[in-house]
Amino acid sequence: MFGPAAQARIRPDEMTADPGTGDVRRARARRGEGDKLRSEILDAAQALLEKTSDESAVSIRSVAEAVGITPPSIYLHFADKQQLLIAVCERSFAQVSAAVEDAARDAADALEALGLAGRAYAKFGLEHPEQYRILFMRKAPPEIEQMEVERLKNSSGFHFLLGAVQECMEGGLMRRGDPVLAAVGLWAAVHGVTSLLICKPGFGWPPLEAMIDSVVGAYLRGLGPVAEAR
Amino acid sequence: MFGPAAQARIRPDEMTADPGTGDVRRARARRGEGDKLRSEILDAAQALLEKTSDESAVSIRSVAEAVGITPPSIYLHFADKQQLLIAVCERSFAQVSAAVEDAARDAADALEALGLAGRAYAKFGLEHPEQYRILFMRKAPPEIEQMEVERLKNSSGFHFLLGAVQECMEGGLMRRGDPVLAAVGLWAAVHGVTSLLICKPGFGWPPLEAMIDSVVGAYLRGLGPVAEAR
DNA sequence: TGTACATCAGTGAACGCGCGTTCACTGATGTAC
DNA sequence: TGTACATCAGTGAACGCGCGTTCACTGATGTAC
Repeated sequence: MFGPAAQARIRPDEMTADPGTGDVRRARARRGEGDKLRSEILDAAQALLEKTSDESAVSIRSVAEAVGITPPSIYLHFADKQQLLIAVCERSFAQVSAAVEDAARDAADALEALGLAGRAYAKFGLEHPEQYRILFMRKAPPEIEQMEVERLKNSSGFHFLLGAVQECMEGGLMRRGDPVLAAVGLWAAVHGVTSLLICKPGFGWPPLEAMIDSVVGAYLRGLGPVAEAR
Repeated sequence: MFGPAAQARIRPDEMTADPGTGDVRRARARRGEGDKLRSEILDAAQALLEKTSDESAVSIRSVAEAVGITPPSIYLHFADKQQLLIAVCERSFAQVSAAVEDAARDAADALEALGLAGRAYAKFGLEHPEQYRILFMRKAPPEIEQMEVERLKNSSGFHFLLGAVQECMEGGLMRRGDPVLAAVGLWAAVHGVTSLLICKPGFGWPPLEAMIDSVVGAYLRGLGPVAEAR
């Protein structure tokens, strides 16, 4: 019934299921479409990370199994495991940046934008804890950390943060001072809430919204104009 | 590496060195002194952690080698690897608590105490990054995380933090509000600075002192009395 | 049109490694007589 | 005092495991003629 003839009529990019074990083996890509596997591998690695919430569960072997290929096939697209993880990171950085900017898009002023961005950042982290852990809590080998730092500094998210702080200072919404110090401070405060909640979920924290509002609120208030008029 | 007692009174058979490899093999404990090995193992595990700055470098085998015993000997004192790591954690928690309280001891008021404590906390983290990473940035198995949470909530450091915040609110140094929210918020902000500096050392941060002062300062200012009079 | 052939996406088996842990054993230490 | 013996801190060898990675190989696909 599922003989070669029948299989030949199925589109090559369909999955075929082995009725005996339930294993799913991916149909091989057609010529010239080898790159499809690359993104399937990335998808699988990211999904595995989110599903298991355990970085050590992401091994070459487990990713291969999830995609439905054999381990050596990974090496057709990534030089080694480290390169695969780097590629996953780059995707994730882009996702965080996008989440932050989306949230801040329709703020009335730069100060409100900072508040919205901070909340969106923390929300992203708590919805993708393992991804967040890898980006901002993990011990990365020096070469990877260097790559990450470059990526971060050049990210649109970081530029947005710095720009908004500068705008606040120029517009009198914040006391004047070193904008970099204020910006990384805000980032650190929000990161602190996010990472503590991720790392110690059983602590019995106040609700996330309340924590973020309290920390971001107090911090921004503390950065407010010297003659507080609100 | 060797306890003070062993160093003070060396017996002829106290230690034997293998001239070929330079390996040092620990002399076996005398009867009833088996517990000495336990603390030597803990010392070695902690030292290994700080020296290598790499949790994965702390294996049963590497700890045994550092102590100068064979791997099975570890099991005379710890049920398994997890129990060893838990014991190391407990020590570290005590050290953080002590550092924080020491720093705050001679503050003029509770508000100043909070500032001093925050600085001491961050300093401890940056001086013992791998220890800090394990305590506050690592993904711990659920049972360990539960133990850590209990330890944290009952730690003198946390009680100090909560008490100082309450004192500030009662003394009019802080606007009234939920003291737990304010306390964990301060903790989160300081943790954020500490952990970001640990995780992304190559970012080119402003000096640590400046960051801590800026974040703690802005946060506490933001929590200050509504009618700011300073 | 049919057929031989080159291409290359993906396979199957194996490699060496370090890991946590188990288990039967050793031999110095301290004690009973 | 000397000697037999029980105690127990620590050993040596081995176990099975999953890992990253390598390498010769396969066989469906697309193409040249």
